[in-house]
Amino acid sequence: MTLTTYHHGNLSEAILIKAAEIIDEQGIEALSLRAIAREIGVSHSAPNRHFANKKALLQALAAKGWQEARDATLIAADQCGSDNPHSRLNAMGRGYLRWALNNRALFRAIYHPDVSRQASARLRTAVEKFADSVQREIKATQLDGRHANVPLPVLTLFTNAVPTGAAMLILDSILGQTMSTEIEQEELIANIIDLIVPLPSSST
Amino acid sequence: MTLTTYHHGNLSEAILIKAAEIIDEQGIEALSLRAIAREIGVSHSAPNRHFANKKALLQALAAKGWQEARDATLIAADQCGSDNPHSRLNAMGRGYLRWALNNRALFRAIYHPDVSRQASARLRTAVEKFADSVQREIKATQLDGRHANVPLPVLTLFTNAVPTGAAMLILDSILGQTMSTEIEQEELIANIIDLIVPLPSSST
DNA sequence: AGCTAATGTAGGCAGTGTCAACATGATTTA
DNA sequence: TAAATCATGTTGACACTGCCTACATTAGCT
Repeated sequence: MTLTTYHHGNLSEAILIKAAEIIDEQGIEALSLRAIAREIGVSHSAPNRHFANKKALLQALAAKGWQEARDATLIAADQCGSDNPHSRLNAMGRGYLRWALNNRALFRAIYHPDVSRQASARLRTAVEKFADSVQREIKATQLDGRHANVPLPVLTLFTNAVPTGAAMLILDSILGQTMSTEIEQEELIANIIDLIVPLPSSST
Repeated sequence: MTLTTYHHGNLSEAILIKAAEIIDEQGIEALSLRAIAREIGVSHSAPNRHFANKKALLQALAAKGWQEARDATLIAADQCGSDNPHSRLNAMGRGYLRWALNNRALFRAIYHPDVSRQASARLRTAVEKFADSVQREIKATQLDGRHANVPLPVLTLFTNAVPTGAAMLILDSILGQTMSTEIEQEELIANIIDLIVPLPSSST
C-alpha cells in the first residue's frame, strides 16, 4: 500500500503531517505546497484536491492545534486532582504552555496572521470552544477572590497573554532565546504560571 | 524633486515607509518587494540596491522597531516622575504596550520569525540594548521586593511576555479580537500592566 | 571636464500558488 | 458483472515573486 499506487490512500493526513514537520524544522514561513508534495512523492498540485489553497491548509492545521490545545488544558485541569479554581487554572496554564513548547508547529499555526485574518467557520468554532473553556475557569478564580476588581476581559487577556507570549518569545524570538536557555523546561513552566495564578497553598 | 527624476533621492527611506504601510494594512505576509517598488513608482529591482534581499529589509524594519520600542519605554520611565522601581517598570510596561498597539507594523516586524531566525549584527545589538534596559529595571524591582524568590530569567520572561503576548493577541489573533474590543485602549493598558507590576501605592 | 561610484532599469531565471484539462481507479448502480 | 460516476492524482500553463546580471543614468569628486 505504501508503494507507488496511483492513489495515495491518505494524502490529506500525510500533507498535514509533512506540513507540521516542515514548520517545526524550518518555520512556518518556509512552508510551500509544492515542497510538501515533492517530499511526499506526489505531483505538485495533488494537495489542491484536499485543500482549496494554502490558507486552507494552514487553517486546518490551526483547527487541529486549537483542539489539541484545548484537550491539553482540560486534561491537565482534570488530572490536577483538585476542585479549587486556582489549582485548576494553574494546571491549565501549565498544560497549555507545556503543549505549546512541545508542539511548536501547531502552536505557530494557531497564531499565524493569515489564519487569524479570515477564519473559517470550523476554525472559529475551535477557537471559541477553547476560549470558553478557559474563560469559565478564569471567572471561577475571580469569584474565588483573584483580582476581584479587574474587569473580566482584562483578566482573561492577561491570563492568556502570559503563556502565549512566553511560548512565542521562547520559540521564535531573539529576546526569548537568551532568557530561557538557562532553566529546565518543567521548572520554567511552573515558575511562570505560578506568577499568574499562585497555587492556593503558597498564597494569601 | 518629487517629479520623475531618474534618481529617487531617498528611496531607502521611502521603501521602509511603504513597507510599514503595507504591513500595517495587509499584514506582514502580504509584503512583496515588487509591490513596494510598484507603489513607489520605481522599477521592480530598485529595492535590491538598498536591501540585499527581503530578509534584510525586514531586519532593517525590525532594528528600527527595537530602537523605537526602547525609546518608548525609556521615555515613559523618565516621564513617570518617580524613582521607585515599581513605578518606573510599570510606566515602561505601559509605554511598551502602547507603542506596540500604535505601531503594529514595526511590532510585527520585530517578532517576525524570519527576522529572529538569523539576526544581523545591527539587529542583535538593537535587541540587546532593549533587553538590557528592561532587565536592569526588572532587577531593581526584585531588589525592591518584587517576587524575590523567583529566578531573574523567569521574572524577566514573565514581565516581557505580558505586554508582548497581549499585543500579539489583540493585533493578530482570533482570541484577542473578541477580548479587547470592549475596553478603551488606555484603560486596558493600565489594567494589564498593573497586573504585572502593581503601582507601589495600590499594593502590599 | 572627466572619472568613478552610486543609483535606477530591463530582462531573465527558478520557484511558487492556483487553475483547467486530462488520466486513473474506487465506488456505486443497473 | 458491466457500466457509469465521482474522487483523487497528473500535466501543463499562467501570473506572480525574489533575485541575479548587464546596462543606463546621474551625483559627486578631482
